[in-house]
Amino acid sequence: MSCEADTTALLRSGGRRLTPQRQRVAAALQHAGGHRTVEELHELMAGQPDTPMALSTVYRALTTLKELRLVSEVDAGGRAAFTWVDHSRPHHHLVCLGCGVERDLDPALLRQLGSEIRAVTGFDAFLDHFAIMGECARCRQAAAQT
Amino acid sequence: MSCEADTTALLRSGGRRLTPQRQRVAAALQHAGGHRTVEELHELMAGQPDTPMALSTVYRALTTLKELRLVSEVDAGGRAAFTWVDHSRPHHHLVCLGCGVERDLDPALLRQLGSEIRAVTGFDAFLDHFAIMGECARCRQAAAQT
DNA sequence: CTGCCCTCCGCGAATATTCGCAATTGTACG
DNA sequence: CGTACAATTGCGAATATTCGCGGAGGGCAG
Repeated sequence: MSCEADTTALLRSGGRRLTPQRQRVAAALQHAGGHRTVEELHELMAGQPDTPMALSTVYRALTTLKELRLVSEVDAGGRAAFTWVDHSRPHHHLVCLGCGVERDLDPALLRQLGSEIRAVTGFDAFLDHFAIMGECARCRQAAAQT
Repeated sequence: MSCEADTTALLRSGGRRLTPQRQRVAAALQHAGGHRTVEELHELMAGQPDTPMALSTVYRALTTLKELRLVSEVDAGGRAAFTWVDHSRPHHHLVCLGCGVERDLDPALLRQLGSEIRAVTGFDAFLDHFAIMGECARCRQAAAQT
């Protein structure tokens, strides 16, 4: 897969090293899919025949991967959760602060925003995977009746 | 100030109570200005003649205020920092992941995004105070040369 | 005004996350 | 292929943050 080559190249960039631990964390997250907590990933790898990994190493690997924008971090009720970012399929979430429901948002809207920001400020906004807080129509109506 | 009246009304909404602790946390954050860590706020109030406040209470008050969108939370290198949100002057930040520089963004761009999201999905996006991660022009050039 | 209910607070314990340090081990280079 | 250097890991300790519980106190019905 090309993604592996990309990952390798990215991990090597900026004086970083391609270590088995980072590869394993990356692989585990890709394989598991969805949102995974640090604990889940750690246990997942504890089941592997390789040398067990320290929990702090998982944290550090995820931090590194996040800096490279290979994973994104979201808040899952008190503990951190991570997702593998598929750059070939950017998507965004609208999260309702009222009921917690999540729905996807048309990527086109944010793509346009990204272009505008770039045009106005020269800033390259990272909008591959983005969560916007808000309130859904249902909760808004419920709140209005209060 | 009207902000106090607003705060009071907001805090009373949804069956919530206006407690001295919440008022003190809100006041401390408004007075201190800028980004403050929980620890800072706690010490700030420890210097007051009133009854000392438990640290966990500061956390909980800030959580409540955040739910009411009176404060916003940002990540200040491992520990959480909070800012008082001035709804009369919405503003947004572009944060460069490379050099850490922050610059403001024209609110009009996001206001438009908010309208579009609302039109398309019925979702009411909260975009009063928003941070977008990215890379500034300078860092992008530097990275390209690597 | 009085009583009841439900939200909050303080406290201490449980979790989650980060840090410091010495030992390892990728990588670049000769 | 062997060496040198700096990034990384493991481990345990230090921090940061959340939770659960019992007791108070605010606010509304009667």
